Amino acid sequence: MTNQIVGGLGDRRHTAHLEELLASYGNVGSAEIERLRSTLRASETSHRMGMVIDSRSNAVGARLVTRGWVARCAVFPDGRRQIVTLNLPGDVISDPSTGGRDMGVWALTSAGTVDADAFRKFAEEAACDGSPLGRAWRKIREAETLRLIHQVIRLGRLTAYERTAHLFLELHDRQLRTGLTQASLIHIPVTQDVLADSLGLSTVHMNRILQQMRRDGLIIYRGGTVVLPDVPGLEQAARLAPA
Amino acid sequence: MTNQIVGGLGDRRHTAHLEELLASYGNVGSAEIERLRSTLRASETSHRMGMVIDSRSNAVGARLVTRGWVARCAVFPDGRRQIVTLNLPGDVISDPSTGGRDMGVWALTSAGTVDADAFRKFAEEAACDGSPLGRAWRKIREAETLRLIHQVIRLGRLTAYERTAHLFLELHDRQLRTGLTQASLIHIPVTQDVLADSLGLSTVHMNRILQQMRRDGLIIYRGGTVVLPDVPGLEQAARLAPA
DNA sequence: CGGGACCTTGATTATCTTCAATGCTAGTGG
DNA sequence: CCACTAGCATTGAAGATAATCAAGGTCCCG
Repeated sequence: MTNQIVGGLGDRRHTAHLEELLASYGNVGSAEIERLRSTLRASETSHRMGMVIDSRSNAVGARLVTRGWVARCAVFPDGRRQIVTLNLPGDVISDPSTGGRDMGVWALTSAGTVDADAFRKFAEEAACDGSPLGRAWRKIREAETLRLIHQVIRLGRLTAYERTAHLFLELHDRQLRTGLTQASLIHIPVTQDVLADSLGLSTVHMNRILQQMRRDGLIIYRGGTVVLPDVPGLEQAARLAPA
Repeated sequence: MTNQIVGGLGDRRHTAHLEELLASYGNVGSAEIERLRSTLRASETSHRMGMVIDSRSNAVGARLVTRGWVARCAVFPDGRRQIVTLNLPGDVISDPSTGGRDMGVWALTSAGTVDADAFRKFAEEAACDGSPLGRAWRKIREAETLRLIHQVIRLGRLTAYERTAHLFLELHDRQLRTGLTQASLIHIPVTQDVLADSLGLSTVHMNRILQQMRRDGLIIYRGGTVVLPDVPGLEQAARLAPA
């Protein structure tokens, strides 16, 4: 098993990114924030790179990503792999067991998650009531669906170059929202393999595309940190029509 | 404008496919069915092939597809088109305006829809309460998400041949659920162009793949009706691992 | 210093697109 | 009834994009 309990009681660091995300979608009251924190005081589970949650074995509930990158991923018998969604700190994976027996949620880096079942229940009740937190929660869920739609568009009708630019812009936007980065910067703590599996490309081709983007002055890619010196150019490269 | 009001009062035919769909996900009581019908007694809007709902102009609410095929679709300035989701009779398009300015919901054939805003509200309240209808509604929404996930997998990691087989199986399953077809049969009232835009392929290639599937005895494709003489073979061709 | 993980490069091949043309069928109007 | 047309299916040839195969190269870590 790659899982291992390490945390003590959850502290603010566990929920910081989620709180920023909620705040970016509306003014959530401090009472609700306090309630939110109390539902997330579970111990953090630490995951080494590899499988986190398998829809077959441990049927777990919602989990909040607190640290590292995680992905919903389909694996074929012949070894092909498709990353369906990337999940960053602040993301709540509402139903990890969604999908068939060959889908699961994986840790792409060393990562941490906490049980978010109670929070999910709380947020969904809030959504039924229409409180500020409920509205923000709804918007987060809508944004998740929109990301899936964008993933379809990337894979269906964008070239490798366009796909890459489009994904980088999405990651940049998400990391800004959750306070994981600052302007013109993305943190990508995963190998090019992982990007390739998200964008439906081979590793070799992914590598060549990244080099081309470097030559074109759209990215400075070095050691997990990507600088975006020309965001407008990147947006143009992503054919940011259906944004 | 391609839209045009024609219907009289909604009758059972409008909701038949939705009712079958709900029934396939749980035992919904007759009282709730009655309530459902009353929320859907709006006049049917008839759509000629072309645009139905544009996220720019008419910001409409949820709509139930009663007749024909409809699609959530992204269109690029250069003419590329990606169909994100196909919507068949019985489907409720919950938020047609989701997506950027270049996304919209189109009628792929002559089609009919009715306003489903009241129904949506009713179903979501039911989901909050946890009534049978609410549970069925949740399952339908989950199935929608799962279809998006499958679309990502198709486009990301399946070959053209596999994609086509996989989509046909999905359509078969959906049409069985909604009483739109019988075993070993799919009704596909759209041109090969449309299938190509859904599967991220060119029309020419789509045509060649269909011919190959015919030669392989997996489909008998003629005039909008597709016979599936060898469903197990089709499943194998679809690499039905991550189902 | 050795090993492993990751990145990079070149050569070859496969898949798919594009371009262009032809055939087919149903509907239309003379 | 028959050309005429439009939309769709089909075919061939050429070319682009991306995959695969195989080999180095770099960097970090023990």
